[in-house]
Amino acid sequence: MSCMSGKKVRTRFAPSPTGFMHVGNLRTALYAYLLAKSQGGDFVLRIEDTDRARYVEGAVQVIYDTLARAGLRHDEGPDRPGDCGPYVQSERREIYGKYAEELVRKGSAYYCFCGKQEPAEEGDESVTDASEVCPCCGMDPVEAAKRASSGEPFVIRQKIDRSGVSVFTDAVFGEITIENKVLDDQILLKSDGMPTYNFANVVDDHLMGITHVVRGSEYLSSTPKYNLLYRAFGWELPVYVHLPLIMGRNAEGEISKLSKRHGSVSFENLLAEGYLPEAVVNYIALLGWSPKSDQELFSLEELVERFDVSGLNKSPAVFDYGKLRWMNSEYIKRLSPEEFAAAAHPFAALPEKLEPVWGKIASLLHQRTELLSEIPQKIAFLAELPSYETDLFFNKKSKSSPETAKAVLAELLPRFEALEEMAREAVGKLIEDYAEAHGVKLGQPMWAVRIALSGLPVTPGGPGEIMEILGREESLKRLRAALERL
RNA sequence: GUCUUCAUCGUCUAGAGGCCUAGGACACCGGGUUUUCAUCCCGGCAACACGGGUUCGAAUCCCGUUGAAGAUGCCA
Repeated sequence: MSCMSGKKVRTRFAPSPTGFMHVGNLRTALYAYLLAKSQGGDFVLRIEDTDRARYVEGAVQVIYDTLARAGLRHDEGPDRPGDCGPYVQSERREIYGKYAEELVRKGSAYYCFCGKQEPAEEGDESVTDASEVCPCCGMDPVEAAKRASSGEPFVIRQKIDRSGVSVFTDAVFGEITIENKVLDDQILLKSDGMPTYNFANVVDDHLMGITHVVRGSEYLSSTPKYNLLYRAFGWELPVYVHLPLIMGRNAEGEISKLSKRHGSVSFENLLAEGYLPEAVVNYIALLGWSPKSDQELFSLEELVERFDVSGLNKSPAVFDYGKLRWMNSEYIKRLSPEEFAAAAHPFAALPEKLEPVWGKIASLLHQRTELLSEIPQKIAFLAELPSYETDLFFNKKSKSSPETAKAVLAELLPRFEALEEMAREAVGKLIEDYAEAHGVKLGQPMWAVRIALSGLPVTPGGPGEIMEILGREESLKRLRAALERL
């Protein structure tokens, strides 16, 4: 029997340690967490490492780190002992063997000695026909057991009755009907004694008292086979919550599935690109689930409060970096100045001479940063003036051109030189005076000075702020150089 | 190929027969504020895949077509 009893909701997240966390998997974890927590239930972490060929060193730590950074605290797991351990499948080997044999005794599984099937050729469309039953299925159980115990390699397959139909209800997709004739005698126990996902999942979910199975919709069509297993054991079925897939866009702009095998969109990847973990969590929460209101920004606590299975969508969702980016900027803007400076600093790649003015730079950056990784390119001009074409002095809106810029710089340079300190206010005043005296838009002198100082059309902060950071000497040097070129 | 599923603006979505001349958000375009660019604010563009039903009435229900995705592994 299950080690947990009672009606408490229990969900689990069961990733395999591959070394990175695909956002699709993280979203599955999120929903499992939200479902449990919204019901006051438990969220369990289980490591599915039954494929020894795919074992990656340190991968379990990646999973812990990801869940911690995403704020998804599990109640039980390898690192948080509970009553249903061990929580690592490779440590549960004997358990699966025992249950597989029980199934053989009950006539719902059998030993198979056919050996490994060679993988089909690339492009070969012929697929194994489920109606073709393995010849070992009819073997005398006594003889089969004898051969198995004599050391002959074997696997244990599920014995499926191909007659009739299987019907089950999914919390998202509703009633699903599948003809049993398309079901195959899937392998439950591999020749190395490890269980397959298909078997380990059922056994563990039952043993760990999982009430709601939350997973991707790719498992929809194999769910009848799991149900047959539950029934063979006489176990109660869990509530199924299948999630729509997350799709991606390739370089050609075509939409295809965001494959978890290609792993291009991993959580750690996104963080390295300068997305905040809270923003990523918020974004993926809305990829396939709707709060049914116009609110889009949610803290994890709010999500727990608002989460409901009825908001889950059936159709696949395309992962959109543009929207993530916007959401990230919203989260960045909500950071305190201190938090922003701290979060942005590792990304800034600041040259030593600018280190003392980082606070000033950060305050300019704060409200105009969407991605932390873009900071270096935004502030590179402070360390070194980039080369630029004088065409940059053209600007339609402020009616600027190289000629107007020349006039501006020629007149303002001596006045800037007269300043003892390049304070924002003082610089601004001189520029304003120029605009007023010449009856031009303020943008005109602003534009000219900005370009001369930075070589860029868009900068964090205006001329006054830039000169303050650059200092008197460097500012004047750049302005003189620009004037000379004009 | 077979099986299963899905189908509203470019994208994420609201919509559970009349409240829909289909709402919100991102992106895009335009305007305004701002000591300039950006931020911010305001406005605009833009969708019910198609064809049949059912109904007084369909984005919403049914059937078909088309399209898309998943499964069909000693991977999970």
